[in-house]
Amino acid sequence: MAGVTDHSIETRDPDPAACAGSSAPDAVDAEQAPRRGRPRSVASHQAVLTTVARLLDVEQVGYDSLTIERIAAEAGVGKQTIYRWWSSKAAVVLEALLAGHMRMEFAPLPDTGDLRTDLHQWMDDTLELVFTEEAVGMARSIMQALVTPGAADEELLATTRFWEDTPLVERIAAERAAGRLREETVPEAMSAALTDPLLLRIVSTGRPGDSWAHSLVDTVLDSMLR
Amino acid sequence: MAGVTDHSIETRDPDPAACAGSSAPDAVDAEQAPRRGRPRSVASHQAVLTTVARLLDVEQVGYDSLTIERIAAEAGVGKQTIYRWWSSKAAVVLEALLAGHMRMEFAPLPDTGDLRTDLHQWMDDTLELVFTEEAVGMARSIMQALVTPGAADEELLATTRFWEDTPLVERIAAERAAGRLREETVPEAMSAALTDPLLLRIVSTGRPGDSWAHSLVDTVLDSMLR
Amino acid sequence: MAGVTDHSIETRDPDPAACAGSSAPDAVDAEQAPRRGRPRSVASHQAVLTTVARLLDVEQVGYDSLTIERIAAEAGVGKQTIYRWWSSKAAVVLEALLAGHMRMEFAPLPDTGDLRTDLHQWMDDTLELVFTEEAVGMARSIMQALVTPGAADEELLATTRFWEDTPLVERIAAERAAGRLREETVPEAMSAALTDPLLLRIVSTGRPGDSWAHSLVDTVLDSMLR
Amino acid sequence: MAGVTDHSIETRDPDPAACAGSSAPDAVDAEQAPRRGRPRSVASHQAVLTTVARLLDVEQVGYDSLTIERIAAEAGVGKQTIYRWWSSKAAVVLEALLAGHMRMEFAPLPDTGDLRTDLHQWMDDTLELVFTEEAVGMARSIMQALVTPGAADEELLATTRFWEDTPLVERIAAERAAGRLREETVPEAMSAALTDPLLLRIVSTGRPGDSWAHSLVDTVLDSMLR
DNA sequence: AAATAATCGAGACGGTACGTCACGTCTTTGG
DNA sequence: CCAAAGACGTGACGTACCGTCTCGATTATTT
Repeated sequence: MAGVTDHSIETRDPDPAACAGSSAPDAVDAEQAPRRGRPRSVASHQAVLTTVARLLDVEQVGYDSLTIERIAAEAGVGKQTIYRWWSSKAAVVLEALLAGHMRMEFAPLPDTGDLRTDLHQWMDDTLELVFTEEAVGMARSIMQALVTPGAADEELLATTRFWEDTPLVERIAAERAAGRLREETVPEAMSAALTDPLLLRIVSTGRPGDSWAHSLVDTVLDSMLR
Repeated sequence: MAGVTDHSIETRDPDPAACAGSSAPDAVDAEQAPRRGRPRSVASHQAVLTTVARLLDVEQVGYDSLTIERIAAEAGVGKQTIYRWWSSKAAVVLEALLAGHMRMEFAPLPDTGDLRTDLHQWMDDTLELVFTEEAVGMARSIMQALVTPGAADEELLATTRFWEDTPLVERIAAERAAGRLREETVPEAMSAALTDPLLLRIVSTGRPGDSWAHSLVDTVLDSMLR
Repeated sequence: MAGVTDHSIETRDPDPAACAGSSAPDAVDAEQAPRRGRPRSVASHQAVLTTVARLLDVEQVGYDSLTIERIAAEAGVGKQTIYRWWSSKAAVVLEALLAGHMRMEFAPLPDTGDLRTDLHQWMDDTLELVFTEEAVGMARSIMQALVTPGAADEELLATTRFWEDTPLVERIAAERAAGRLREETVPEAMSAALTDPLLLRIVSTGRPGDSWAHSLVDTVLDSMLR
Repeated sequence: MAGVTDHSIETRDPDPAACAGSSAPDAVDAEQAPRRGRPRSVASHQAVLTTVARLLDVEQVGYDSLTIERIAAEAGVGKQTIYRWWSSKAAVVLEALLAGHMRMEFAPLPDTGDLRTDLHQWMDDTLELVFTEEAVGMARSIMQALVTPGAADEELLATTRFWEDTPLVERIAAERAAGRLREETVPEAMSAALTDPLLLRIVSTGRPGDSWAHSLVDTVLDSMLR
């Protein structure tokens, strides 16, 4: 369900002043007014994000045990540098997630050509993959960051399609484009109906029964098919 | 979405020794051997739960600002008394929720006889009701408690059908029993497909678009109808 | 000039609520209202004072390097415990000084019966004793604490005769009582005229010349007027 | 007791490389090899000193609140510029004092021709002048700088007669030269016996009683011996 | 009735992390 | 090549809570 990726998403702006939680007032006009003084260290910025990802994923540090001091120490970075760029621990975790240093993902979606077969297989795979101690811990950490008030700034939430840019949404959209799904289908809603009930059970009540899970797949499928 | 109820659920065991998170070693033989010494104060127990509910709901105290010390002070209770009954802040919040001192609910489900009409109306009502600052804060607090590892003990999770005992599930089950839904329908899964995507947006990314929301209703409905 | 004494002055009130820097509002009526809760730990109180004395005197830690965190760590005490009893580092150092855990003293005053001989001998001894690196460091630490605004609370300064209860003052008072000094002599002023110029040179400009020093003794003993 | 003077003492070397605390390695060959590049800004040097004087005296900033960063900001100077010229905050304060930007002085010494009358008057005036909140704060700041180890470099201490070049010493020396004091009188010691006990009470225990103060004057003037 | 025992509110204890501040250094742009 | 600006790693600050541990007081059961 989660993993550390060393290559962050390339489309993200490497300009430090534009990152999440940045409180730089001149973030907008960073181009024409190339700030005085020593420039912000991109290396430190990256070190924090990769450290957070490593601690949460590899070291299996719980979200509450993931302290700012520990992040700073393990990243070889000053505490103040973290506070200069991010507003809270949750903001750091979210940016690490959104920048692609961590992934929160379900099983890969097979492609046999038949969506029903693929989704049932995906559900079985996901149930196995995702209810392990590591994956649950990781998912809980991400969820704790997401739930924290003020973690993600307005702009970031507006511009990022976190729940929407997933393989599942893309596949559903493709099926719809190919004319195999109803015109009224909204891929993002369909996807959410599948993944979100799963996600909530991961982070709270635990693994659901198989009949529950496959009923969920059928619910979504039978409406989408022409 | 949330509210303080003064009358707690009567079916819960008032015996202190059986409370969630209780670490009393003599919980088993509490009946036949009514321990010596001063008995635990049920009044203090209740005071803690109602105080937590009041702070979270009425006073709109954030989950992170809801400290054990503050609960103890406002409930007029010693800190040790809280630790004697619960293992963590999350456990207190969860028991306050499960004992009915707080509710986490969507809009009421109307009953015109037509499920599609009712669900679309319910969705509209819920979107209005639930994306207020108060409701979002409350939902986030509950979610933070739910997500906390070790908050809910095994026994509690097994015996409580938190997500399942809702008006929506009951209505769907009734419709199915009345023969207006497919036999294969699993009401809990259907309900989850509706509520969980909503819940996640409440606590994280914010209010979704109307087309997304009503597409969610149609997704679930079209599969359930015969 | 300075030394660690393990036996603190016995006349000091062992009641924690009455110590320097105490912010307990009920310090006055401590008798009739015997504070609720766990009583303050006299052991921790003592540990802090002896640790400060040890660090400054034995370990030769400079005043600026003597951090609250280090005191707490070496005394095996929580930082908050220090802040609960004292208002600042300077207040701790001052109480350690006034409680007798550290002494700030010059050479012992010999007693041959002849005051002039004794004072000149004392001056020679003191010059040797006091301008060592250790003694200077210690004196500077004490002076830095004394000079810090708000270090000593009003009450403590009023009740403690820090500069006045010294062997030198006592000797001068005795000589005056024996009729060997003028009636108008104020022993405290006479002592200050001898010790304070020395003290200032210890902590700032360094060892004065011998002629200066002995001229100081003669100034006090003889009339400067022809 | 203290005041800001805009015109610094002219006799001090305006050459930056010769300033107190300067760690410039090229201080020696500054004359013959007038280094390449932009010359060091004497304006910045002066701005630092006058800013320190203003903050301590006019703004009544405490010594501990007088940070290098604040000095730099208020002087419109880079932090590095301060570190290039001085080794520490104490060194800056001391140079501001010695360069005449701040003064630490007692009441002016009247001259009626009679030393005893003048000194008693001076003592009365000083007691009034010096135990105000502003004067005490200022004196404490200066004392904290003086007491700081390493603040004044060896050379500065050797060449500056800080305690000795005062009106009081000059007056005593004049009286001695006029034959109205004993030959053995050391003016610096006599002055110290008067001023240093006062100074210590200013910065630590507070205003002494009048009898103490005037006894001090008499001690120095008359013999204590019968 | 007296003794025993467990819990009560209260609050200090040793800790840990917080978020801020200042340190002294380093690295940029600009005169 | 110096100046300002300001970010850097470092580390102490004073505060807030944590979960634990005494206190005296209270309330029950057991002698």
